[in-house]
Amino acid sequence: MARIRLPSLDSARHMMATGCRELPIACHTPGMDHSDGAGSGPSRPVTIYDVAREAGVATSTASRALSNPGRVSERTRAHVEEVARRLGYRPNRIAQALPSGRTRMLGLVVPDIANPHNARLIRGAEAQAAAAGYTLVIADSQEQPELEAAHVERLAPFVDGFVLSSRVDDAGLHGLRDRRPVVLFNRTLPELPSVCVDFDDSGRQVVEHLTSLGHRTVAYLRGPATSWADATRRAALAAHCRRHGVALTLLGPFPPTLEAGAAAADAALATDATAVIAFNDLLAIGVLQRLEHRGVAVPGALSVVGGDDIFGATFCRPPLTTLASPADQAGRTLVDMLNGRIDATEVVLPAPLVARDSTGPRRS
Amino acid sequence: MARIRLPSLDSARHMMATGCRELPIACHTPGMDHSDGAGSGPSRPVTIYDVAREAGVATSTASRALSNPGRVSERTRAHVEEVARRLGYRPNRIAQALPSGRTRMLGLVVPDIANPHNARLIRGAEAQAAAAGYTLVIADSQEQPELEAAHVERLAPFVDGFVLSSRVDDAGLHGLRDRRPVVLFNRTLPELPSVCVDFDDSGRQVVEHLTSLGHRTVAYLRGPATSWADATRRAALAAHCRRHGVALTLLGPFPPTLEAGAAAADAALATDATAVIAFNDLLAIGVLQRLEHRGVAVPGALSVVGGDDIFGATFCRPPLTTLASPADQAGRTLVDMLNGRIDATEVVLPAPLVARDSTGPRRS
DNA sequence: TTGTAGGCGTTATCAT
DNA sequence: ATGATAACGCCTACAA
Repeated sequence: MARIRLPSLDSARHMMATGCRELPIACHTPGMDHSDGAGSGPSRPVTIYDVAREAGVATSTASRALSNPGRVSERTRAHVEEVARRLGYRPNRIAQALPSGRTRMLGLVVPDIANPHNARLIRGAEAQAAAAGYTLVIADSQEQPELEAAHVERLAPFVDGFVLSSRVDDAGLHGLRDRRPVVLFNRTLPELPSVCVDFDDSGRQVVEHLTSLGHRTVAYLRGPATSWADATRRAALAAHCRRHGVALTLLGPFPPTLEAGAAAADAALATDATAVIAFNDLLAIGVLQRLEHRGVAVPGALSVVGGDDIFGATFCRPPLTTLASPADQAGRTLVDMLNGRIDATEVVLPAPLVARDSTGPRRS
Repeated sequence: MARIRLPSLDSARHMMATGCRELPIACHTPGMDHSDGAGSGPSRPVTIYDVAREAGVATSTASRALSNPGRVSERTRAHVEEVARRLGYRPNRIAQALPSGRTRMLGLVVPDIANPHNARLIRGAEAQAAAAGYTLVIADSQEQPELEAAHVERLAPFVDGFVLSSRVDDAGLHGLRDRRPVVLFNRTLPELPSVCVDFDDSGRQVVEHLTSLGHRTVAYLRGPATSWADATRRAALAAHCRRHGVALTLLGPFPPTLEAGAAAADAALATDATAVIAFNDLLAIGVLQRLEHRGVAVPGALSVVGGDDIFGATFCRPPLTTLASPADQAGRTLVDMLNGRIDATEVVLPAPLVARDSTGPRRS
């Protein structure tokens, strides 16, 4: 009950607590309230019945006055509204949702909430959801398709639709599709609306940037095998490399994390590539760290390109050449598509190259 | 309807779309289904009535069999369960929540979802919530108390309780308190359970670290004026500086962002401090960038200390001396407190100093 | 324009 | 052990 000082607990230890699933939330203001005092402190939430009674109308009239004005006389509407305000009436959203089946909540699942790139997606989506009167529920699948599926499963009963930056396979998505409306980020699937970065054009920009610097052998450091974006990016790079007579080596897949950068860098150094393109900035920055550790000059000995221009890309060493992924706009657009404000099935957003200092003329 | 290529839209332009709030979610599988076909494709979700009818028992029995086994014969339980599985029955969580008022959802509001520090808090909280069978709803208040209040307002009807990393004033929190159970991160308030970093001890560590390097004049770069953590950290630093005969200058408040680092660095350089302590790492890294830009050697001319050891603290230049804030453990503990698994009102977690290269001997 | 009544899917309370 | 029934709070035909 009193002040407690805890030593650092590791996750495993913490989770040891039994999986007891029935732990009632601590109750607030338990019992013992003034029963029917003067006027100020109602312990039970005021319902539409209270409003109707107080206003001297039927519940249906009260309901209409509040949620369907226009089907009720102006006088009644004003009166009911006044009473509702005075009583502090707040509609029970759960009860509202029961008959209609709509909660005005939207689910957004991202593979890694710690990736700043996704933070931008979230910001955009949340802003647009709020503007449309929806509440956004965010979940983190930690790059695990199973966890993503679990989240979707748990959220589905509550939300009106999903925005997914998904690692689940096509079949899984199709299965979900006829439970709830779904829109996809950086993934296409027949019948499902999506917003994708223009991987083809950004691939072109990267390859042209590198060739203009004289590079002729390039390595691509793959992201997760479950990532559609990775497959698409890879294909685009391959096509443009072929067109420009550039030799492309595929390495990986690697987890899209800082830590994986070490292995990725080592793999790249084992090839004769003079430039590497990483799946995303997290991986690219990890590569940078490893290269410095191994004494490899960037861009002197090796040029490095990232993928999404996240927080950190400007202050890592050297600042990272990357692609300005419009995640925030993607978030807004996805939500708009979900609620029908934008009627399109495949939106493609440009991701312009941002040349910083991690790429330079081929030297070797 | 077809493939669309969009130019980059700025946020303002995007938001220009009218604030029309009534945009129905695109319907899926609308109407016209086989009415009572053979066996496989039910369009309407199967209810407990369907299960009961199919199993030849009363709905109450079916309900008990599924959610209250033990109050029903083993034979019945098995049978009902089998039928439910066969029919693909999934309880309607909304309907479950209506009588009980409990949704098994928890709200978590953070001031800045793009701050990696909060990502760790979210991870911890989500893990523990999932383990207890709860779903975590995450929202981003973008350092705006009003937006936080709005989120809480919108979430309150749906969630069983809140974890708040709050910027709202005490009165606001007290008001919320008797609507839903609340636990606080890095903030204390009478009557409200909380988990806080040990600001006093971490302040001591920082001050002792700096004095051991010979520093006698230090500046503290404040965070948001609405941050309890900032006030507490500041007070702790002041106390320990006094004890060690160190002169402390307070600067700010500053927004806890990379961008604000420039102004903060300039302010610090205008003093005679040989070391600066920043509210958090975001600000500290921004300071580092500015100092480099202005040609000030770190730690040669100025030592810099951060606050929470975020992503980026290891690869900024130079790597940042900071405090290892146990945000993930805090997240787990907060959720445990919310659902009563931990019975404490004030938990204090240590944040050990991590000495990297941004601090060094006083030179000037 | 307004009132009456039924239903949304569950769980809990009472009988049986 | 099981069955009937009444809530939960709101919405919406339908009737007046």
